[in-house]
Amino acid sequence: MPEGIEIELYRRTAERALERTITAVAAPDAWFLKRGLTATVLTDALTGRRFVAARRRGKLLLLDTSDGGPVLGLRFGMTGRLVVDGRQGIEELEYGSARDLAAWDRFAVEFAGGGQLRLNDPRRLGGVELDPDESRLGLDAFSIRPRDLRAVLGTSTAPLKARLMDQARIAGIGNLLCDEILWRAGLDPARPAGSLSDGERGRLLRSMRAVLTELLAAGGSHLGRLQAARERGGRCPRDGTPLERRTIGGRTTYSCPKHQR
DNA sequence: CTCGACTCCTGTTAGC
DNA sequence: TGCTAACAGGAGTCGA
Repeated sequence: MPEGIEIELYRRTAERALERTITAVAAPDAWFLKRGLTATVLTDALTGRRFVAARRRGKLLLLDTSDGGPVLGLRFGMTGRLVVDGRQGIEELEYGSARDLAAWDRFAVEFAGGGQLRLNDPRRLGGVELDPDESRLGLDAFSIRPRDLRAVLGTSTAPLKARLMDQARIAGIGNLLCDEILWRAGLDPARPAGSLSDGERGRLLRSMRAVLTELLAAGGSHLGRLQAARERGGRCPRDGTPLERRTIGGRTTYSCPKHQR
């Protein structure tokens, strides 16, 4: 599903849409417009303007608009895809659909001279809003520093995994990335977040950076080493131990009971 | 403030 | 073959 890595790939795709005048807006799904936004307001806000910058904070894609216009915030939920001029941001989306039906287009803009940017989301868990409150998101996972991670974990007794997926504290890590990071770091997802030693926290940070860097280069959150074994009956790719399947932080969690402690 | 439980959405897949 | 039910998770809300 789209996590920080996928949204970063979407952001790069969105850069193709910069500095082109918006001539039309389509927002056929009112449910997809968040915080009271309507199709009329959205259309009036974007038509005639240009996107001038494509930013990302966690899983939120931010498109700045010209002439003092609002910031367009795009969320992709579990199955959302960004398509610019027919080119998809990513090749394959775990849990997504192989099909790309026009009926799943929840938001689209047309540009002068042809071409378009559209958000296609079969399961409708994404959303569109204007001037999203960026301060509600924590620091982006791609740029986190040792002292930031210490603050994120704090003295919390919540499960380590739940804390890492709390977007208000650290933004961009979803379920698959979190399992991969903790597997690589050799840390039990159920450990109280505040119980990590300095050494363990260092391992966690190195794992986070390595996983984000490598999977971004590879092109998807689902391309990690753990992923292939992330199913019922799967075995740890490192030591062959049957993986443990639990619900932690409300999400299906796979971990190795032998080397994740 | 913290944290877990619950709810929303619907395409895909496993199973009968 | 055709149907049903379980499953997936990002994000918001609510209550202890």
